[in-house]
Amino acid sequence: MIKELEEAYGFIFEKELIKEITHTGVLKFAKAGDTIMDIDDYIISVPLILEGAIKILREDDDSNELLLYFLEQGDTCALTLSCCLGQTRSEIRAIAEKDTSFLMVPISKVEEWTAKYKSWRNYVFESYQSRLTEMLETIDAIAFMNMDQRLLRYLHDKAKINQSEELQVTHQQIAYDLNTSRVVISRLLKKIEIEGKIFLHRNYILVQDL
Amino acid sequence: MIKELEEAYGFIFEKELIKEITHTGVLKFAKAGDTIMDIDDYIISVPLILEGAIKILREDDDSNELLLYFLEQGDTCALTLSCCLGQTRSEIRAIAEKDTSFLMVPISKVEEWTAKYKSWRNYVFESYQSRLTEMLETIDAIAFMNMDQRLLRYLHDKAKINQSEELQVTHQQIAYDLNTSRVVISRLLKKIEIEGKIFLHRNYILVQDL
DNA sequence: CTAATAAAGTAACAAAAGTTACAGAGCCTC
DNA sequence: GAGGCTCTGTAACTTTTGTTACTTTATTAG
Repeated sequence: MIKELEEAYGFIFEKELIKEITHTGVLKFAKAGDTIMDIDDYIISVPLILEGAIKILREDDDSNELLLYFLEQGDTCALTLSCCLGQTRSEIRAIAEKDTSFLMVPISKVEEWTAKYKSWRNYVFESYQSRLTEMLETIDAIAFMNMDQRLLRYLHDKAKINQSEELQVTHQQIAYDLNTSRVVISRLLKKIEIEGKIFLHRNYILVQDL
Repeated sequence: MIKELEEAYGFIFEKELIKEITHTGVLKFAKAGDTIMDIDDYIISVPLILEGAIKILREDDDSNELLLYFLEQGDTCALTLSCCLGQTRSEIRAIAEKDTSFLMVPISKVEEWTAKYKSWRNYVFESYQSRLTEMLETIDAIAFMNMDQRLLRYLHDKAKINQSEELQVTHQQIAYDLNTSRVVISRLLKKIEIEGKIFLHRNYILVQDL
């Protein structure tokens, strides 16, 4: 596990810290499409992604939802934390985008290590930073862009995170992620296909050049 | 300054920390409407609000803008930081909502104190938490709500932050904050007035019950 | 008081997005 | 290959939001 941890986390944590993480962290796996939940004794915890990718969604009371961002190797997500702590009913969902392995670490440790390890401190700060930036980019998208632009951005991000031009996704799933309706997505995808940027198939989309 | 600091920051920082803050921090003032900039030698710094309120806006390249949230007494804003550090051209703007006094503290100290003081560590974590939560609420608004609901939310928040039912604001300013056009806002405000929730006047709006 | 200016009201229209309804295409199972 | 299921295509229509253009009202400067 130490090797995976060092591989996933580009910069080197102090050896002692690595030991603490491997000692405290609980290794978990999720298959593509699985909802990731924060269960058992690690009720309030933070994931450290070792391999794979996770998508983070916002949900409202009427079960509308919106893709916020993806997490990949080396990332952690302060939001799961933020969301667990807050009493607000409003929810965040995490779904494995690919087969994913990750470590769950309890919040208490996150705080403790912040005092003890400079590398951890930097890491946590940078994570917060990244998440905030990604949230801002999501806000830019929904506030300033039309649906056609948002859709292109979505296809682009999805191709990147999956390192593949073949996106295994239905129009309905895209519609969920962008909080719109399937018909709207089909309409816009067709337009993009006519522009020669993608090829549409049943259950998958071939991305040409976006 | 120590008194203001302790007044503004409900929970008590360690005495030593208070000393450090008052020693390092630069006290600043902004009048309502002033743009707050991070100038002189504190190029990358974080504001601690002592009194008043500040609104934080997101701006895109075409000078569209969108209100993200308000900061008030006791708040700090990780975003100014996030924004300064990132090389992205995309901008955050901070404008004094009322006459405001605040302390500017350089980022280096923020990190340093995180290691030294538990109270500061908690404070910074909670701040990040709050900002993330507010960003999520903003996302909820623009992703899941129609403009009429967003407008009601805006009026509500604005009345609350200014502790007044008399909102000194023009339709055009609201339109800027919500990234829409003046005509749209006028139209919806009129509708809300007819419903008896507000009274419209030149340059101000009287909030009745929202 | 008058002219100039900024703010607000309103109509008419355009564009974007959401909705409903249905047809057809691909795929699986029996 | 018949029936059933999911996914996609598309038309027709509604709603929401954005745009343009012009009028009216309030406020200020001269």
